Amino acid sequence: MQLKVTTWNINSVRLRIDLVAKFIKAMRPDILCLQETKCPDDAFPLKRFKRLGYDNAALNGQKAYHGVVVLSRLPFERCNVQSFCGKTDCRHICTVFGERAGLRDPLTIHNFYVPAGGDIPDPAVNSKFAHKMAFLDEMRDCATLRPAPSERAILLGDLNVAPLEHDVWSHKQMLRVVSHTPIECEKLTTARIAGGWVDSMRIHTPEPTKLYTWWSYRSPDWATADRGRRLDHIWTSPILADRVADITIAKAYRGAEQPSDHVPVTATLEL
DNA sequence: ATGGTCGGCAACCGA
Repeated sequence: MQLKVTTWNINSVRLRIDLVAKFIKAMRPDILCLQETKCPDDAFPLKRFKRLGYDNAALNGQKAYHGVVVLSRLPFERCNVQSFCGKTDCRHICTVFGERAGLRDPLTIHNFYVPAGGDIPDPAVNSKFAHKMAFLDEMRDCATLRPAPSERAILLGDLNVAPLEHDVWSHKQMLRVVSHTPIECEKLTTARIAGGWVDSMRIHTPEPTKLYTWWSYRSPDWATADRGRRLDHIWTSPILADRVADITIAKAYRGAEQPSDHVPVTATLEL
């Protein structure tokens, strides 16, 4: 069977619900993972998603800030939320799909929203950067993020780091900019390797091809300047690595009216 | 080298 899984930092799901609906009708993902929903669970537009075919939802939202959700056409077996850095700031949710979804072998999906880290890349003077470093270290050390080699698992989301040279428009000019400093790139890559995860976007499109999923709101002519970053990622466990038939970065959604600054990334799996 | 823009929610914080 074919399974489409999308990750998208939507930057307010209520403001952009019509844009999400448009994307759903065009791409028809089976599982839609959103970040920065900025929506408490009791205010989440569940009815709208039900009408769009997503009867199943795992919510981890809060008022005004952060928030992650998994919406699915297929029922899941269970979901859980992990807290990082001793905070309850809604940056992770996990769903496990199995027999109810018609899967013989279970499939675990971790949806993450890693802290952005503020402007100054120095943990001594910027507590937001210190939080980001601690969060990445916890991801590295987290036992539940280390699937067995034979286990089917996906870790995706807005990881807020562009780890490779060609994940940014200018490696040299970005070296001191939060999201591409050497310590962040190293910590994200170390966390990925520690869990045995495969960077499926880069398997599909190796360097030196540029890959971006985010373009700043501060650039009025974002498309011409094209100074993007690859902040959103889809990692798979080793056994799923060669089951990714396609990766689509829907860049056109950055050009929508009232866009998110992130665009959807969709992996098509052959299970 | 600097400042540039968003969203939430009602003054700034976070990105």
